[in-house]
Amino acid sequence: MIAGNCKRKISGSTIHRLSIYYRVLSILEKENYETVSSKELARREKLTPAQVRKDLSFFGSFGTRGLGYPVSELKDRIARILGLNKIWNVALIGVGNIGSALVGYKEFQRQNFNIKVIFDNDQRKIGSNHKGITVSDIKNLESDLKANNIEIVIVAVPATVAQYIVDDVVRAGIKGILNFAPVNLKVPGDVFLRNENMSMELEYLSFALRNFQDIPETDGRGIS
Amino acid sequence: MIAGNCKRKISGSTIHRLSIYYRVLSILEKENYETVSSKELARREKLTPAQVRKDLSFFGSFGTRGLGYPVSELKDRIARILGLNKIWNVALIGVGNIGSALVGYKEFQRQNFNIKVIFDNDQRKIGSNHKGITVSDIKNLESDLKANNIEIVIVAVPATVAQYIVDDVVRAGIKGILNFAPVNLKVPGDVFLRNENMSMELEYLSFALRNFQDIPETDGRGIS
DNA sequence: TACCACTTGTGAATAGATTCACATACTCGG
DNA sequence: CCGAGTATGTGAATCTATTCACAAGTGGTA
Repeated sequence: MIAGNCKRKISGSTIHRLSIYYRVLSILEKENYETVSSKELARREKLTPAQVRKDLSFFGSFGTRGLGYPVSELKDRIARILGLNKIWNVALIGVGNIGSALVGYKEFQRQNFNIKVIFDNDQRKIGSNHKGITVSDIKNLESDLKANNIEIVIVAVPATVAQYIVDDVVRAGIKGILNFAPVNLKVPGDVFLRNENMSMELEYLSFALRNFQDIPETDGRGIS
Repeated sequence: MIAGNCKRKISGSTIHRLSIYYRVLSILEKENYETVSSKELARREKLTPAQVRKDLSFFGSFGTRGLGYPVSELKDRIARILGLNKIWNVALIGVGNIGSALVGYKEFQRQNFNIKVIFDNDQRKIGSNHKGITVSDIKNLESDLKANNIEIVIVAVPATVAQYIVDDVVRAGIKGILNFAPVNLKVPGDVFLRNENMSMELEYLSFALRNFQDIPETDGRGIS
């Protein structure tokens, strides 16, 4: 739960759905749609029209009754709400499996997240080149973060060292951290931390398959 | 929301928290703790003790009043609930950026998710070796999935082709799919689909930073 | 202009998740 | 074996999120 200079508190789910709307609107824009109704928007993402309207209403009135929402304009509005109308300077720490993948992940670029610096502590990796970016020594973390005006840091280091790294990152004044290490990190209250735990969704599937497989027939909502 | 052969409907959040408890319990076990209280479990993951107890109570009574929960036993119970007490046969489709990273991601192994087969449609990749696994031709999808008793498929292909791939996967009888492509896939009601969208958490950070940065002082819950 | 078909925006109602609060039950030291 | 201390398990209360339902506004048509 989060709230800013807007009138209401906004839930995390609403923010995630804004991301989704943004993606769909980008597609609709490419397909040359001028307007789109909450009904159509909902249909495309398996949501309800009411939810779409409610989510948007937290931020203003973007639609026209009887007609729907103007695709391009709404897309731009959501971009501004999400902060995607600016380029974010991002640093990546850890050039292992995941780290290397993220450097080349085009979706980040597309959404204006620009990975400007990469750090590692492995001498063999420092100085090497990944997609045009030279790997820096983690020892220069603070100075390099500042020199590059980094605003968001992605942590892709082993779980065992993640907390130490994050402490340094926080000390360098960074307020936004995306953590890929499967560990619960401690950060001060004014730092935003999000976790990306790739096992967790597999575990969810495991749970679902384990509990539903071979269960004769339900209404799809379980036996209860 | 989901329910199986247990008595109540279980929310997705509860399942995700079970994953978290499992991780903490693994650590506690290594640290040779015999028992742990809901209070301590909560403290370690910034949850409330009541939430921990409520989550667990959906599945049974695992604790001892006055003492807490037996670490090893609870860990095993949760493993069984989540279905982590068996090895899952997993296939990966798409050996690009993300795909290659996932093949080498040790956390999956540790949680008993065993990537047995890898597919791609690129002739240059087919036949090549990734961490001991030979890349198969996507043309043999159905037969190779069956031959390897695959239960879960990870989709790491471009968004534009993801739906076609998933259609084939579903046709092959797979009931659990983890999708990394940033697109909303359609699957039949008896197939479990989870999405891992790595941009989404960055967008969340972007929103948070955009809306809070430089806002004088609040109680951390926003102005409203 | 008058009407119809359509869709938004939003209070009110409902459903769902979290937290509270306490009866219950166990441990441990003496 | 007792009493103090501790921690579970859970119904009730609260808080949050979603859905309903409809008044109000718009575009198109004649």
